Amino acid sequence: MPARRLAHDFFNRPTLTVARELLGQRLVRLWRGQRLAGYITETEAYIGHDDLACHARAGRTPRTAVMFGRPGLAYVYFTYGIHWLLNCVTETEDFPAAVLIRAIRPEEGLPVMRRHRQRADSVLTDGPAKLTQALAIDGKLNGYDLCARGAELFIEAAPPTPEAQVICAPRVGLGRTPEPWLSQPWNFKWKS
DNA sequence: AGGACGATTAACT
DNA sequence: GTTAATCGTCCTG
Repeated sequence: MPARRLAHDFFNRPTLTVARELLGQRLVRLWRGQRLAGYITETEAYIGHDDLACHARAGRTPRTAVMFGRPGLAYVYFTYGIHWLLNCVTETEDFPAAVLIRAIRPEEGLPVMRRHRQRADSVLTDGPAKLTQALAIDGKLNGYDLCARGAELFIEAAPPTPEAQVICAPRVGLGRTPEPWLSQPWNFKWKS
C-alpha cells in the first residue's frame, strides 16, 4: 500500500504551520521511472506582501503569479543566474505565501542523484539549489500541482518530527532585507 | 535603456 | 573570509 500523499488541505493553512510540519515529510521526485526521495530537514516561510523578504512584496507579477495560486502548487524560481529553488505554495488562493525547501536527507535514488551532482553524499542535498539539482527540478516545474493524481513531484506523509528535534532560527541569505523581517525566526530545521 | 541585486554554490587565499 | 559565476527581475530615468 503506497504512502499517503499530502493534499491541498495540508498546504491551505498558516505558512509557519506548514513550514514546521513539512519537517520530516518525504519529498519525492519521479524521474525517468525512478524514485528520487528524501526527508525534508530544513524549511523556510515567506508570508505575504508585508514580508519584505518575500518575492510577493512587489505584488502580483509574472514571476510571483504562482504564489497567488492554489495551495499545493510548486513555486520554482531561478536565482543568481545559475540556481533553481523549490517552494510549496501555502494558504488560501490569492494570498501570496510559500515554504522554501532548503534541505533534504537523501534516501532513495542516490545513484541518480550522484550522477546529477558529482559531489560527496554528505553535500548532495544539503542546500536549496543542491537538492533541486540532485532531483532534476527546474523551471519546467513552476506552477506544478504537487497534489495532483499522477504527479511526478509530491510529498509523502511521514511521522511528525518531535518538537525537541526542531531548531527555529532567522531565515538565511536575506542580505539587505530590513528589520523586523530580517530576524523573524521563520527557518525550521532538524537538530543534529 | 541601464544598472543593481539576488531565498546560492564552489573554488579560492 | 572572499569572490566569480551568470541572468531574470525590478527599479530608475
